[in-house]
Amino acid sequence: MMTVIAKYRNLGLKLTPQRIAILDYLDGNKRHPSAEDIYLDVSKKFPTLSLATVYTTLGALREKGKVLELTIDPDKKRYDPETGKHNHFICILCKRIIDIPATNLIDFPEAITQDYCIITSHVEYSGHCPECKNIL
Amino acid sequence: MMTVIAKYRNLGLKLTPQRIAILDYLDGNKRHPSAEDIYLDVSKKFPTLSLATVYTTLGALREKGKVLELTIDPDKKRYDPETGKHNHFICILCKRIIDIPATNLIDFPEAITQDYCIITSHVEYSGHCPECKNIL
DNA sequence: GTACGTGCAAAGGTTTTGCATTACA
DNA sequence: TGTAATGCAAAACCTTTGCACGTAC
Repeated sequence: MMTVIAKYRNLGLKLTPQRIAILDYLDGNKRHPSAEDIYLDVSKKFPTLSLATVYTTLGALREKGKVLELTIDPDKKRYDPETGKHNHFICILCKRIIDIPATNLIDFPEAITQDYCIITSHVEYSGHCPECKNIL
Repeated sequence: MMTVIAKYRNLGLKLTPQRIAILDYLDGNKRHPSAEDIYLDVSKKFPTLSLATVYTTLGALREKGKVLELTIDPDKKRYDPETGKHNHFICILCKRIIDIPATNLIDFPEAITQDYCIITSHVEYSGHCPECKNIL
């Protein structure tokens, strides 16, 4: 098992204890946390942590391509340490975000691919997740 | 040509002059404006308009399914009066949002459609629009 | 040693809310 | 006439920024 220190060593980022704690929290995390989710959890073990540090660390990781900033939740940004190609489902009731595997998406008319430079594509699904569906 | 008054008459919304002006601005508008865009334009002809009125009108229209709230722009919400099925492209430089026709999207593993209740799906593309691509 | 990160507080931007007044239906 | 919308101001959030201090490299 690779430690986050080894994993993020050569990015040109200083690995402070705060950052290592944030990276530990994010590593393999499938919950798509908000900045505040990260802050609340990491500050349990690191009480001096500041929310501003969480934001700047997320910004630095995003610039290095190590985290995705998701805009699927209308209320706040959510973060995803899994940067491989996949899509997302958000439950409109509990706001859980769940990974959806990406199949071969061919949904872009060829006439458009000539004029545009497409850098990312992302499918966003919304509805009721299995838990909320059962309660309804 | 149908006036917006005829178009929105039977929604149970009071058609005040402010709302009619907002509806006129939105009708057929392909620019995916923000609340402030709407406010700035409509208040030219309606100087007493309040930004709060724009927000509450957009909220009422959204509840009636007459406008979509887009979260594709990380900076603010954008609104779309075209509620038929289509997708969006956002230019990461100029923030223009452009409609992309939806093809038959079959990108959801069947195992998942059984457990989830999918209400909406939306493909979000980002990159450089034709104008910005030419400048680069 | 130096450039970069931290933490605090304050500011910025977007969106919502409370409330008295106004006006549609 | 009664219910709902308006407009103003203030508040509520989320996120960013300035700055003095501290620390990884």
